[in-house]
Amino acid sequence: MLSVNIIDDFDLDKIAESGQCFRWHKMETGGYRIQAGDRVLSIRPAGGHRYEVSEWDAFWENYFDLTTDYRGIRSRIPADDRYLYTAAEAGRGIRILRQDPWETLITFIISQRKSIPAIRTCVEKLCAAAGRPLSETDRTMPDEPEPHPAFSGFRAFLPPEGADPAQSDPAPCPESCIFRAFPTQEELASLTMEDLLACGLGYRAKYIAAVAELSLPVGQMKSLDDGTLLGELMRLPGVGIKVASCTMLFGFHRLNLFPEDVWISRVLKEHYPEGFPFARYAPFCGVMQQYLFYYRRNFRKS
DNA sequence: CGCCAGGTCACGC
DNA sequence: GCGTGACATGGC
Repeated sequence: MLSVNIIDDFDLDKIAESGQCFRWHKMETGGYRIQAGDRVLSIRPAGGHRYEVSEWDAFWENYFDLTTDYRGIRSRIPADDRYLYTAAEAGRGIRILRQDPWETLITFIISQRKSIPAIRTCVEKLCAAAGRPLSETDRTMPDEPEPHPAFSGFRAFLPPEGADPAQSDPAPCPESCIFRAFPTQEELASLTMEDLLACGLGYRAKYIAAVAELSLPVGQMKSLDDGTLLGELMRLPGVGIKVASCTMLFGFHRLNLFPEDVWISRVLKEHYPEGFPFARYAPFCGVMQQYLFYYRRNFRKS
C-alpha cells in the first residue's frame, strides 16, 4: 500500500469541514475519497504523520499545498489575540487547498444562499450532468469500502429526459457509479437551461449559463494583482464580494483574501468590534479567516 | 411544514 | 453610497 508522510499541519476532517471543498466524501475507514478537477484520490490516516493513498504525484502535492508552512503561519498569532489564537489551536491542521480556479468559481457561485450539504448535492449533479467520466481505475483503493451513506446519496446520472424526478429511483451510488471530472467551461456551456435547473441550481442557473458563455482567460487572470483580480471577478454575473473573495482564496491561492460571510460577520461583531487587525496578519489573512470560520461554525454557539 | 442556507442584484433614497 | 426585499431549492 502506497503511503506518504506529512509532517506539517494536516487534518483531513478539519479541511473537509472548513467549507472550501465540496467533493470530499468521508469513508467509513475515517479517510476520504477526494475528487478534484479530473482526479480522484483515496486517502486515510495510517497513524502518526502517515497516510495511505491510492496514488501520489505532483498534482496532489500541489493540491494539498504541501510546500507552505502552516505551522509557521499559525505561529504568527500572538496569544493575546485570544479568539483567533483559540480558533487556530482548534483548527490546527487546516490548509488552504490549491483548487482549480474555474471549479472554485462555479462552486462558489452555486454556494450563495445554500447550505453546505445542498452545495455538495448541487455540485455532484452538475458533474454528473456535464463532467467527463473517469476511468474505473481512477476511483479507489483496492480494499476500500463503500462511501459513507451520508455522502453517497447522489446519482451518477440524471433521470432520463421526461422522467419525473420525484419518481425516479433514488438508488444511492452503487458499484456502477462512475466518477466524473468537474465540467470544463465548454462542457457547462453545452448544457441547456433545463439541464442546469435539473441540477437544483435555481436562480443561480442563469449565472452559471452566462459565465459559461464568456471568454475567461483564467491563465492571464492568474497574473493579476489581488485588487485587479477581485474587480475582474466581481464583473461576472452572480459574483459579488464574497464569491470573488472565496474564488481568490481557494482557487487562486491568494492567501490574504478574507471572505466575510455570515459566520465571519458574527465573529467580527462579537470579538473584533474595533476591526480585525488585517495589517498584523498580512499576507495570510485568508488562513486566519479559515480558522475563524471553522471554529465559529463548528464549535462556538455564542 | 417552515425556516434558513459560506449572497447577489435591482431597486429606493 | 447604504438599506431592503426578491430570489429557487433542498436539508434539517
